[in-house]
Amino acid sequence: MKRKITLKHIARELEVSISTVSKALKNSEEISRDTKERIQAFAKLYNYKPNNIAVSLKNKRTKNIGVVIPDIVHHFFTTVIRGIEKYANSKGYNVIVCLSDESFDKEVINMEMLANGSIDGFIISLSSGTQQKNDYNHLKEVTEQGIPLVLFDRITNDIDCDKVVIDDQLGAYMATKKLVEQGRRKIGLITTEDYLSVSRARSEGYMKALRDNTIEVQESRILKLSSMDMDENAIKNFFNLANIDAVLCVNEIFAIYGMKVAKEMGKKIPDDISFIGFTDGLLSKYANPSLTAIAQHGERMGEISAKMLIEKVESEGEEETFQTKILEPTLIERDSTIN
Amino acid sequence: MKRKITLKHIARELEVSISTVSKALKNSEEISRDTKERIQAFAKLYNYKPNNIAVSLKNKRTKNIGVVIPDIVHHFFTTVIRGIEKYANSKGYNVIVCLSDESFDKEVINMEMLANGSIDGFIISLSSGTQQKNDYNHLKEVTEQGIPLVLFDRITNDIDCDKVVIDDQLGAYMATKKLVEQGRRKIGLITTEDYLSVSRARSEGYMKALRDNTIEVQESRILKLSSMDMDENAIKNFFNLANIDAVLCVNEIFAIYGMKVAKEMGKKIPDDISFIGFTDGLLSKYANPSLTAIAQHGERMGEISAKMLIEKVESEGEEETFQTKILEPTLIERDSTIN
DNA sequence: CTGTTCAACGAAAACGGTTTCGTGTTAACA
DNA sequence: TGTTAACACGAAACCGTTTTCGTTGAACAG
Repeated sequence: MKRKITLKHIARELEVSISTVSKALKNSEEISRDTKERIQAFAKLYNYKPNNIAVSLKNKRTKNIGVVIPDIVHHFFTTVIRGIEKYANSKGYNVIVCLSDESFDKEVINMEMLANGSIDGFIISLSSGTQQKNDYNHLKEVTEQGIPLVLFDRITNDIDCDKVVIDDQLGAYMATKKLVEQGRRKIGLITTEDYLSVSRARSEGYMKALRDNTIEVQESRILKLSSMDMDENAIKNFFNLANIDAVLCVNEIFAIYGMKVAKEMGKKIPDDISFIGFTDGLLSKYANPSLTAIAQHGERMGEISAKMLIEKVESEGEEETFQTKILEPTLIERDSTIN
Repeated sequence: MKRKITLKHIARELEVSISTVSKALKNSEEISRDTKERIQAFAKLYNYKPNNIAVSLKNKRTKNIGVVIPDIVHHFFTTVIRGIEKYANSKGYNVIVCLSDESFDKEVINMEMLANGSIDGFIISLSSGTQQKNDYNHLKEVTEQGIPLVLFDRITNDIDCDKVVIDDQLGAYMATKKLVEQGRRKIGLITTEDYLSVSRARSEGYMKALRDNTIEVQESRILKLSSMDMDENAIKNFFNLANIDAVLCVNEIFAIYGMKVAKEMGKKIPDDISFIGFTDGLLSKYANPSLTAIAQHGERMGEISAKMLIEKVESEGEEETFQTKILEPTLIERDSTIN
C-alpha cells in the first residue's frame, strides 16, 4: 500500500524546505531553475498530487458544489444534473448530489451537512414538502452566511438569489393554444396539488389560454392527482363526465398513464382525445403513440445554473446582484396530437 | 453576512482555551460541568457547527463517497444512485457523483480528482470506453493507495475489490427459457458490442438457454446495435430474414424501439412476436404493450454497494477480504409476452 | 509541613498545504 | 573596501480541528 506523498516527504528527501517545494511546484520565480527542475522531476516521479482537503482548508475554497434535488429518478432532474456536471467539471468543480426525497426535513439536513465547509455554493430545486410548508429559513441562513445559491425550476420568491426556470405558464399556454387551434374545446388539465410552484404556473397558463380563446374554465375539467396513487377510476370518470377531447398533463407519467386509460376506454388518440405532457423525456419519445410534449430543456438549465453559481463563487464578493433567467419552453409535436 | 463561528471565537469570548472548548463540545469528562454548560450554551446560541474540512484534514476522513458512473440519464443508474444515497446518508456520508460519459479519459480524470483526499472510497460502474480499452490501471492505483473500491454492474475481473452485480447470465437464461416454454423457437437477441461485460454475460445466458433446450444458436438471430444509431432498417431486416418470433433485448430502449418497428411491420405483440427487455424501468412499465422485463434491482444494488464500501472504510484496515455479491434478477411478466 | 493524587484546564503538535516576510549569499557598483 | 540590490531559499504563521501531554492548584494522607 503506497501512501500518498506529501510536500513534507519531498522536502525531506531533497533536503530543502517545504516552502521551497511548494513554490517550485507552482513554478514560482523565486526558485532557481535548477531546484525547480529537481523538485518537479521528483514530484512527477512519485506522482505527487496536492491534498484537496488541505488546499481547501487553506484557501477556503472546496471546488465542490452542492446540488439538492427532490428526486433523482426523474428524467428532468437527471438531465439538469448532467448539465450541471458538464459545466462544473469543465471548471474543475465536483458535484455533490443530495436527495431531499420531497421532504422538508431531509432538505434542511442535507443543506446543513454541506453548509459547514463542504461546498462553495448550492444549486437547489425545492422539495414539495418545502413548498408546501412555505418555510425557507434554511435557504435564508446559507445566503446570510455568504454562500452563493442558485434555485432552479422549483423556486420561491421569498429568497433573494439567482434563479433559473422555464416559463411554465408560457409552456402550458402554448400547449393549450395548440389544442384549441386543432379544434379542441373541452380541454382538460391533469395536475398535482397547487403548492408546487410549477404546477400553479402551468395551471395559470392553461387557464389564460382558454380565456384568451373565449373558452370557459371549468373546474370539472381540472383533475388533481397525487403522484403516489394514480387512481384509474378517477381518471376514467374525469374523461367521461367532463367529456374531454384533449388533455394537458403537468408531467409525463400523468400523460402516459392518461393515454393508457383512454385507450382502455376505447378512445382513439389523437382522434378522440389529444394528449400533451410536460417534460419531454424518454417516456414521451417512446410512448405509443408518442407524446407531444413541452420540453423543459433540463440540461441547458443545469448548465446555466452551474454557470451562474460558479460566477458568484469566483467573484470575490462584488456588489450583490441577482438575476432570474427564464428559459423558453419548446413544444415538440408528436403523435398524441393531430398534425 | 454572518461569518461562521469557530472554536477560536468561542474560546476568546469565554476566555478559555481552544482545547477546552473542543473537549467541552464533545462532552469530555475532563471538563467540569459548569464550564461544559457555559460553552455548550454559547455554542448553541451562536449555532456553532464544526468545519467539515478541518475535521476531515485532521481525521483523514471526509465522510464523502465518490460515485463514478457512465451516464446518469439511465433509469438503472439513477436507481442505483438513489440506493447509494439512501444508505450513505443514513450513515452520515455524502455522495459525490461524477459522470464518465462512457469515456475512459473522463473516468480517469474524475477518479484522480477525487482520489486526492476528497473521498473515503469509490463506487464505480465502468465506462464502455474503459471496458473496451481493457485498461484498469486507474483502479489499481486507488486500491494500492488503500482507498476502498466497490465495482457494480459493469465490473472487471482484473481488479481485486468488492463487487456487486446481478446474475446477468441467469437473467437472460430465465427470459429465454420463458420464451421457449411459451413455444417460441426462433428467438432473437438484440445486443450491443461484446466488450461490455454485461452484454457478454447476457448473450451467454441466451445461448445457454437455447442449447439446454436443443435449439441451435444462429448468428443471424443475433443483432448487434450501437446505442447511438438504432437503424430501423437493420431491425426490419433482422426480424424478416431470421423470421423471428421472440426477442430478448439487452436494454429497454432496444426493446421499446424493437416493438415499435415490429408494430410498424404489422406484427402483433405478443402473438406474432414476443419481447423481453433488460432493466425494468419506467419505459417497460409504461410501454404499449407493457414490456416483460428482467429487473436489475438497481436500488438494492446501490444500497449493497454503499454498505460494503462503508464497512471497508470504517474497518480500520483489518485483513483484506473481498467479496462479490451476486443478486438474482427477477422476471417481471407483462403484456409483451404471452401469459 | 511535605508529598501525593486528582480534577480541570492549557500549550502545542499535528493534519497538508499556502504565503508572507526575513535572511544569508553573491555580484555589482561607488 | 564598503554598500547595495538581487537572488534563492527558509522560518513561521495560518486555515480549524483533534488529541496528547503537561501544568496548576487544591485536597488529602502521613
